[in-house]
Amino acid sequence: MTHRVAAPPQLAISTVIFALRQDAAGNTTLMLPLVQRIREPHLGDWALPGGPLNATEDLSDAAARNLRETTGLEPRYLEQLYAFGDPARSSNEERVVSIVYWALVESSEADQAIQSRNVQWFAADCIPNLAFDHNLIVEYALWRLRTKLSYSRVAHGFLGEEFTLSQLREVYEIVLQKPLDKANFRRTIEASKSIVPTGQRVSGGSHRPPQLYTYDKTLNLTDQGPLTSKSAIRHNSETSTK
Amino acid sequence: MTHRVAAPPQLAISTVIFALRQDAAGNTTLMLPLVQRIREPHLGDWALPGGPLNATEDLSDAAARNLRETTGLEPRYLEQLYAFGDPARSSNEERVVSIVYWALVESSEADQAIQSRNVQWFAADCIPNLAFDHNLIVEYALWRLRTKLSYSRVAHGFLGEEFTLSQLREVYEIVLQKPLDKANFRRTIEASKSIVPTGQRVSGGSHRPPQLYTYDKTLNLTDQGPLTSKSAIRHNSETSTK
DNA sequence: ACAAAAGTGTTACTAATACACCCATGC
DNA sequence: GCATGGGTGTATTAGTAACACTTTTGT
Repeated sequence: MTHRVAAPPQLAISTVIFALRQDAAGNTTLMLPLVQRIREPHLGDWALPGGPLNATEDLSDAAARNLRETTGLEPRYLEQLYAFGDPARSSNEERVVSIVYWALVESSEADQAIQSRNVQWFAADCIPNLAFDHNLIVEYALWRLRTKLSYSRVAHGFLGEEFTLSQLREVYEIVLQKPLDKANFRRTIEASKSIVPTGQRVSGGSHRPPQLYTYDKTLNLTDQGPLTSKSAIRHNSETSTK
Repeated sequence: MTHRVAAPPQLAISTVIFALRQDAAGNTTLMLPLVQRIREPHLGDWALPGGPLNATEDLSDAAARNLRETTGLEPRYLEQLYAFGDPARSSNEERVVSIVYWALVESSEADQAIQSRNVQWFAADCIPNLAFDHNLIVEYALWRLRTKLSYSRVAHGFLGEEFTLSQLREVYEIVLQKPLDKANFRRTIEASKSIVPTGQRVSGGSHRPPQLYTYDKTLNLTDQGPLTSKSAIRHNSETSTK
């Protein structure tokens, strides 16, 4: 009625990137990088990193490229979040449908992420007013991360190859924002059989040296999309019947 | 290297529609409607109902339109499934990114769905070779339906406003393809507090007349996307603290 | 009375939780 | 020794699952 949109909807890829980093007070916090918009609409506002999809590029590759271009890092976990296509989500005439991914990057590397005036990291629970519907997107990504952490094995996306159970538990505690019983945590994780002890220990702390663990790579992650989920299910049913 | 794709990726919406219907043998089965392709590529092959996104139309509206156009029905449950964008998924030159939804329609209505030579219903566990990557999509939709049934309240998407516990259990048994203990099923569903007895009973069967139930509409469905999920979480936390 | 499905009760097993306690190391 | 975090044991509780049993209808 008011005005018609003639052009076909445009397609863009955006990525919500999570990492555990030191905030201003020195506490390790769940943070994500945002970029400042350099043109209208929403000029000057913070927004999710993103851009158009290259002609021969897969959707997940475009998301990984977003990640690389804004942080200089490689994703340790990457999953499609949702496609946002409300006609009213962009305020101007041209309609944009965004396919959004969410990613985890290794905490130790995240500290060395490239810095620039256009890119800034924000604590996940302290996000400013963003461009478009990006606040909604970040909230949903946060919900998905927290939900998935409790039933899946995504946590190691924040960690390196080898880690102690305390480090793993710390990831859970920071993301879920609540303390966890260390005894029960150990048993729950061990019962899931997703980790394997390397046999090595970490000395140097003024306490009993902890064991190092790796994730069992023969088990796939659950529900990382339609392509991997099937093989994960097959693998599980095979092992359980045997 | 071999050939370049210059045009921007096109956007399409497809929908996996589930209903419980009588199959050829007279058994109630999980089925879905497919349409026969009337042009290249994959001319003559069966494919998911779908088409382009109208300029001013929301993504879910386009999916509901797919559903209406192929079955003449309204969705009782509709949720985004995934965005498929592999550059190689379409065999010809022009690239199509499909945002796929999945839907449930009421079983009683599904029997009266419009019939045509181009639309045919197939049992979910007996799907022919489909066009493009549609077999993968159907498999993923099936996985999502079965997974979601076990922790969510989607089952009533197959049923009318009022139903008996046996009818509800039958839905679970058909979709999950395994028998369920009626006593435990009753207790599990009652414990979830998602259903409310209407006080009415169904007479006529040569057995004790069962109670009729409705779904509690004050509780939202979980994770029907980023828009509803937030309100569902808020509602739950409010009721639990009180 | 009998069949058939509704609905209840009981028991065993398994997973989640809380918390007390012991272990190994650096200082 | 003692502080610190690593790691174990145990009792309680809540949820799952298996299955025997009683209830109410139509024929």
